[in-house]
Amino acid sequence: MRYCYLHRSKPYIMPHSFTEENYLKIIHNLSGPEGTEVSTNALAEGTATRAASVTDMLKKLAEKDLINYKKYQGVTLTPTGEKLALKIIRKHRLWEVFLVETLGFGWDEVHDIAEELEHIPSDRLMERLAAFLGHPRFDPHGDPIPDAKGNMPTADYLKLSEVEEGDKVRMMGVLEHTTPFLQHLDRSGLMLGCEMEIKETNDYDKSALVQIDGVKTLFLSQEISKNLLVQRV
Amino acid sequence: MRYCYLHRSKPYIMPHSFTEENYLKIIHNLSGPEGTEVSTNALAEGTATRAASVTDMLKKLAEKDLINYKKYQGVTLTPTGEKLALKIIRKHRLWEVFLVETLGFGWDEVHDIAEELEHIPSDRLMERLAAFLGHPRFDPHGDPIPDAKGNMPTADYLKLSEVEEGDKVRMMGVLEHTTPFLQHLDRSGLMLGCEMEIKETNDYDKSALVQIDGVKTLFLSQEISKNLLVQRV
DNA sequence: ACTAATTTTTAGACTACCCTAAACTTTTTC
DNA sequence: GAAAAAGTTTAGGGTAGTCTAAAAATTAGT
Repeated sequence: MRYCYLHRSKPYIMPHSFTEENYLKIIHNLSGPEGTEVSTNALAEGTATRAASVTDMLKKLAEKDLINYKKYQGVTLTPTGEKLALKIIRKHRLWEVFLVETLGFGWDEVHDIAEELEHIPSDRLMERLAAFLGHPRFDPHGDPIPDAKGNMPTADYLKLSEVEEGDKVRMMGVLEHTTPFLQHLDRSGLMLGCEMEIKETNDYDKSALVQIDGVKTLFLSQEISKNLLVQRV
Repeated sequence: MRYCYLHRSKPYIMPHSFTEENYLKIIHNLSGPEGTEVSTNALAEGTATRAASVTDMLKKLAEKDLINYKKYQGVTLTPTGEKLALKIIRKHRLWEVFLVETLGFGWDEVHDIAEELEHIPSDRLMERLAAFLGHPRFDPHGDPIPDAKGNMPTADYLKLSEVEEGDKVRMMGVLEHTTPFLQHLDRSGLMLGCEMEIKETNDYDKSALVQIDGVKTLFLSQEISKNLLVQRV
């Protein structure tokens, strides 16, 4: 009730700083499933900083053996860096499940809050949270949640823009997480799990006419459909 | 699934830094219910930094009108600072309830994790969490949780060390939150809500013999009993 | 009340992270 | 296969928060 020691700099070992963790996560996200090199400029955009700042941080991360970095050649994660990145991503997505499933937030509201929560350092906390949530394998946007060892559940979804006329599919995820995009889907009545039948595709602008859950029909521009992940049913 | 913007320095308005929030919380805790002046040295101990660093930060907080600070005279919180401190404390205690009640942590394990979670900035998050937990008024250590407006639930508990022979009391809180202390209570079978009858007190060393829940009898040194909050039944 | 001990503040410096401007590499273009 | 454009790194500097050492103010002792 009285004392409140702070321990930040001294007693606790800060495993990796907020900033370092973000770099690792963003490198992971930008390097894609094949782990291709990420450019300094891409990272500058991803971290909302300037290229010069990125270079500084890359040196620091290379020093700590978290990334493979050769001047002018872009970066990739080392196995250690990859493991750490997956841990941050696991935490981010588990917190998103918590925010939506337990606290009742909309899927358009949780990204920024999870961005903060993902850096809370306790492993025991994450494992207890995962257990409480029933070890979910996908987050509210359909993104796979790595398990505690870093294994990503596989899910080979298609973009809706790649599906052909007449196909019936189920919506499984989104490739864009911004609030306006997700709110647009909400207003259109699109949500994870809904069924869609492609009634018509338009070769000229790649737009499509789809029927949702056998009821209402919707016109989808390619802007939208290329960001929707689906599975044939 | 792909992009992950960082927004820290620019797009978000960081309301108050992690460090500033901690100073406010610690000033609140050290200045007690009457809001008496807190000394630089006390803050240096509370923040695990040196007095010189504290002085720097106090100037900064005074500049922002969060504390009343006159050189060499100690500090008190301004109304704004007090409001902010209570908000941090509310968040800390709500997260502790969550960790114990929802995730099943022991009361001896949650302090350090809550110390991190208390700085997550979303108001909506806190209010949804409070609602999910059923708007608890006390945390797992018996500490009162301020409501969203900053009103502290009142509870005039006594220290067990102030209770007289023959009295029957119920344990309502603790004044010490360290892991070893709480684990010692666990091993002794003492927990919030248990009933105690003071069988014997020893004037010389202020120790006492108490019977727990009408069953086992326990010897308590003053070291322990002065940190236990109780209520007569 | 005056010296001694304690507490607090100032001065100067360090690290993490960020910046701008200039220099240097790589890629593109003709 | 240069020259221009694009991308990246170096150089030098800024802020937040911390430090040590020394100076100044307050409190305590006799």
